[in-house]
Amino acid sequence: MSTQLRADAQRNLARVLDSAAELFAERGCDVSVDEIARRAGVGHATVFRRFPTKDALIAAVVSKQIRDLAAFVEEALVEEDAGEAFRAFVWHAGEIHARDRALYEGLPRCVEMPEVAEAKGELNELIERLIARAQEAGALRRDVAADDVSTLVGSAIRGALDSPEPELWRRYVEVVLDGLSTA
Amino acid sequence: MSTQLRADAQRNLARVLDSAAELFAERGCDVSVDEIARRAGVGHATVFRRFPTKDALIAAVVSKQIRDLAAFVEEALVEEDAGEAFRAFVWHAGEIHARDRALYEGLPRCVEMPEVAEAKGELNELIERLIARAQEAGALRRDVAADDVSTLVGSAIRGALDSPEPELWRRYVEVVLDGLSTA
DNA sequence: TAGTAACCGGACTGGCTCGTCCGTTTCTGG
DNA sequence: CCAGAAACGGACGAGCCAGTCCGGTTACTA
Repeated sequence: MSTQLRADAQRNLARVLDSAAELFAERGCDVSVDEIARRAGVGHATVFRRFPTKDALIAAVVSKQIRDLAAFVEEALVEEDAGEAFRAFVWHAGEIHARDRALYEGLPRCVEMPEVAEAKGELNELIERLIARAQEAGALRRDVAADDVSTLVGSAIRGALDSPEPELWRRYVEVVLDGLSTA
Repeated sequence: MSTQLRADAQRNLARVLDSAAELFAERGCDVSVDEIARRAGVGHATVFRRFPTKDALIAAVVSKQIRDLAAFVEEALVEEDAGEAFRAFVWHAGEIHARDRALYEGLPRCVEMPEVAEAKGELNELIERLIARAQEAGALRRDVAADDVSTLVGSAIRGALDSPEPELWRRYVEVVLDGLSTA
């Protein structure tokens, strides 16, 4: 493994990652690196020292969120009621998208980066298993895959968030879940 | 009314509008004014002479699309089968979003401009009537309004278009329509 | 405690964008 | 055909951004 970072550098790195995650969540991936550095209390050169490019920083934030989500799915997979497990996953993903723009905006921007591609691959595998179980239980249409669910839920929610009504996204998730359930 | 434009100016204005519509459709509203001007065969100062700001140009393109869509809804309103009329509208809007990014990206960017706000107001009124008829016919959930339908359909489709599969959006529209129909 | 490598951030570069200015060209009406 | 108004577009300004450089500072180690 690479050599240990100096203590101050470690602290700064953590602050940068936290600030980036916050700002990406609140205002999307278009916030400037300068602003992230400012919130972290460092110069923006310090950001570029740890992440060769802005996309690499986004990838770090996004891949962490993907791994967190994968952990959730892993738990959902041991639930007895497969249909309920699937719905719980969708609602959980919904909550994430509703309060955090990073995943939805950042993922398409850095799917190519190996770090993110790998995490997404693992997540997708888990989601596929969740889907297959729900389909076998007769609780889910047969013609949907992991990416379909992610895209439908993600974009429906992001669409809802431009509205003044803050909880509108829940109604949209209901509609999508209804559409996804077997007719 | 304002005085007539000179013949060459009229021609250039038309070329600018066409080029802008094409480029916004293909690559979204982030294409630069320079590029639009280049495709139109004019200098970019000519664009700014007709439209004080880039958003004003976007508004011109978007409001035209809205009026076209409103004309379609007006026709749909005289169909006998209210549920079928609603579904036809959704599919039509789907086709538009699937081959044109301008409306989805441009509308949120210039809803404030009176030109666009007015067109959108009229369109929404028509959609509300279409929705009300479908609801009375028992073909549509009671808890959706015009903006909900526009947002759900628009964002589901835009989400589908990042995928390699070009006709994926149709499956997503099916899911949303299923979710919107009465359970 | 002193030497050194790691780290820091202000200043800089280059590129892109929207929007303006002004000298030149082109249309048009008399 | 010609004068003047209208329109044109190249050049410019300002602002923002990602990414680099380098002289000064700070933390670890012996």
